[in-house]
Parts: sequence; structure tokens; C-alpha cells
Amino acid sequence: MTDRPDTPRSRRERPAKPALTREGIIAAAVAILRAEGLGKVTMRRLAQELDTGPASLYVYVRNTAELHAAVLDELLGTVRPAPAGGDWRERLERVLTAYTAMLFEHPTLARSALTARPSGPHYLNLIETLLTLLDEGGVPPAQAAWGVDLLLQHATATAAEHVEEASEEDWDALRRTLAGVADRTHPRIAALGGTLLAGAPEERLSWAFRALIAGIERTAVPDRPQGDTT
Amino acid sequence: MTDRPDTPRSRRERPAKPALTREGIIAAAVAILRAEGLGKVTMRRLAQELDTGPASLYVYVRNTAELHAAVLDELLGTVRPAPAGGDWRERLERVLTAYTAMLFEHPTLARSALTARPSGPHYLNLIETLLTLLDEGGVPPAQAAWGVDLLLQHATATAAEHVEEASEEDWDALRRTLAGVADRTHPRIAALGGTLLAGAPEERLSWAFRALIAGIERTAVPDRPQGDTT
DNA sequence: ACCTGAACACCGTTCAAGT
DNA sequence: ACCTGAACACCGTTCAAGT
Repeated sequence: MTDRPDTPRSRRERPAKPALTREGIIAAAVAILRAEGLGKVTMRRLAQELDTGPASLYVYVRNTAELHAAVLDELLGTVRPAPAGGDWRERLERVLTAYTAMLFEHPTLARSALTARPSGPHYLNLIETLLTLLDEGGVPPAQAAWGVDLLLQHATATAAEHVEEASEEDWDALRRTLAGVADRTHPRIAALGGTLLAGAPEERLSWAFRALIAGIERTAVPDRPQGDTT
Repeated sequence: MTDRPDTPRSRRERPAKPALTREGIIAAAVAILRAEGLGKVTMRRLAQELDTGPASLYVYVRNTAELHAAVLDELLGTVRPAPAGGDWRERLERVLTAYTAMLFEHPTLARSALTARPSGPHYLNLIETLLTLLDEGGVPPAQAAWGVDLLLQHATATAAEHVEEASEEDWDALRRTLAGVADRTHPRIAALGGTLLAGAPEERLSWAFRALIAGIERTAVPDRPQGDTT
């Protein structure tokens, strides 16, 4: 609060409201995300941070979904490429784990990535990396193409699941529900007991990636896929 | 607007504001969902429909997330069990496809199911069915337990992806981005051309389920999984 | 215990008007 | 073209007060 109404125009030592740019807006959004989570990355809050009105942002950003997608691509740029050791399967798992770890820190971002497919430069790099590794493993290109989608979707969805909304209580509720299930109506669930929820998250994630890779390797894509998507 | 202030108390031919119950609230929520989508299933709108204030609903429902979870379980009850023909793999795929088809009609519900894990009776039935089919296929119980999670997550996430938010334009943008990718920087993506996005949704879904099942069958769970899930 | 009105603290997006 | 204030049409949730 060292406001002094002197030096009217020539000096401007304090940043005198930098001009709006798309990059500036996204950078500010990332800063808010880091400090307070995606919930606060709203048009209104962002505008306030940039010392303008929310309407001004719509010159650079189509809507909130697009804003969030841009933020995700930005964060994707911070994912360090996995070290090169090990066979292709291990490296594939490491790349995916690094991507998932980043999303785990921002589960709400993962949730929005599920609907607003990112298409920024960093996302393309990730796809290219995954395709390269699958190719190295001898997976046919068409199969690899669909496989990449499956792998990224799993990573994203798993992170999205970790959005907590009074979470701990809900988990307890689910545990109790499963435990209380009648042996007569749901014999398999009853027989499994806690196994349904057992295992550390990293173990389950690793298992899932390995299962996905094994499935992708072995499952052929239809000869001539019908047309385009939706 | 056939309001007549007669018949003061004894008759009440028009339903004179039925008492609030959890079931009544959820039924009203399902009706709004069917008519106008999940976006309109808000506490305020629901209260209006039930001729009360939003605060009243909090006696029966913890919050919006719990409301949506209850709605999902309700819809799950409408999924017709798949006919019994075919081998276990085919039947498994059919059950999952039926579940996914229901979610496809309410993608926003799928999105919320990803974070607020349902635990209602219909959801338990679905889990039991999947476990039974995997058991029939000789998949070890622990593996089946984690597999069920993987399968349901894929179904849910795929449906959630179909939330449209100016969708068609976004797809075009992604298509153009992929097409315009430089051969030098992203050779695999360039080589694949349209294959990355090729295939009808049903084909891709079917492929994904088959790949998942193949992977689940072949991937062993760690001997003694560490502790519990967070 | 259940129900309520009113309030608190927010949202996204559009639009007419200015520069 | 870019920027803005103000408005429109909403949200979830809490709280004190009533029955």
C-alpha cells in the first residue's frame, strides 16, 4: 500500500497495468491455479487480478472451458520427460505416471480435460512420445493410435476421480456399504471383502497401465474403421 | 390458472403440496434431468419444482453432488440386463455397452459420477454382475476386483467425454491441428494422418472394452497389496 | 424435527457504449 | 479493434427464526 499519486506519466515504476494478451491472461490463470486451485480460476476473479472487467477477457478467450484447456497445456509443459532407461513398456509407464502425477496435483483440471480435449503444443508432444514408444514395441500404428487415447483417458480419469468433495466421509460410506452387503444378494462382493478397495493408489495405477498396455498390444483394430468420429 | 379460493380445507383435489421425502426429491430431480438435462437439476430449481425453498432440501440431501449420485443410481435401475447368449466376454461387453449407452444420454451425469462414486443399490448390482462374468471367465478374484473398476471407469469416462460444449467446433480445431502438424517435429502423428480420430464411437468403445478385458485377464495383481486406498 | 425467508458470496456471458 | 461498466440471469449454502 505504498501508493503515492506522484510521477504522473513518465516513470511508471510499478507495472502500470500491462496490456492484455492471451499469454498474460493464461499466465495469470496458472498463477491463480497454483495459489488457490482451479475453483478460483474464474473469469471474474481473473479479470480482477488483471485489473479489468470480465468482459475484456472474452477478446482473447472464447469461454471458461477454453481457458482451462489452455491452462492444462501450459502445465503439461512442466512435465519432465522420463529418463531413458528400461524397455519400452517401462518407459511408457514412466511417461504416463509423470503425466498422471501432474494431474493429481490439480484433479479439477483433469476433470475439465476430460470434456475439453486439450490440443495445445505440449499435448501433441505427449502424444508423439507415446506413439514412438508403442511403435518401438512393435504395436501396429492404427492400434497404437487408439491405444494412446485409451492410455491418456485412463490417466486423466484417474486424476479426475481424486477431486475431493467431502471425500473421506464418502469413502467410509462406500466401505460400509460394501461391508454390509448381503451374502445372499451379492455373493461375489461379499466374498471379496475389502479387496475391491484394496491397494495403494500407485499400485493400482501401475497395474492399470500394465493391463492397458497388454490389452492394446493384443487387440487388433477393425480393418476399415467406419468413417469419422461423431 | 384455474385457481379458485373455495373449498378451504376438506377436499384438496389438486395435490396440495405433497410432503417432502428423499424419494420425492430424487424423483423430481430425475424428471428435471429427463426434461432439461442435469444443468437444470439445481437445488434452487428443484426447490421451485417442489414448491419450497432451497434450504428445505438440505434436510434430505447433503449437497448437490450427493443429489446427482442418487439420480445416477436411479437411472442405473432402468438399464435392462443384457440377454444371456454368447460367451462370457461377449456378455461382459454387452452389459458394459448397455451401461455406457445409458450414460451417453446424460454425459454430464457421467462426469459427476467420475468424482462422486455412486454406491447405491443398482450400482452394487452392476458390480456383482461384472464380477460374476469375470469369475466365469476364470479371472482370479483380486484381479477381477481391480478389473471391474477399470471397466466401469472407462465406460464412465467415455460417456463424460461426450459432454458437448461447442463441441463440433472444437473437434474441427483438433482435426486441423493434427492435420497441420509438421512432419519434422511430430513424424508419428503426421504419418497416422486421420487414423488418430478414425472409427465410429461404437467401434472404438467395443475395441476398448475388448482390449481392457484382454489386459485384465493377463495382468496379475501384486501379491499383498499395500494397505488401503486413500 | 422439519421447514422457511432472506441473506451471503459468488458465477458466466452479453451488450451498448466508448476509445 | 479493443476495452469497459453494467446488467441479466442465474448459482450453493448457511443461518436465525418459526412451527
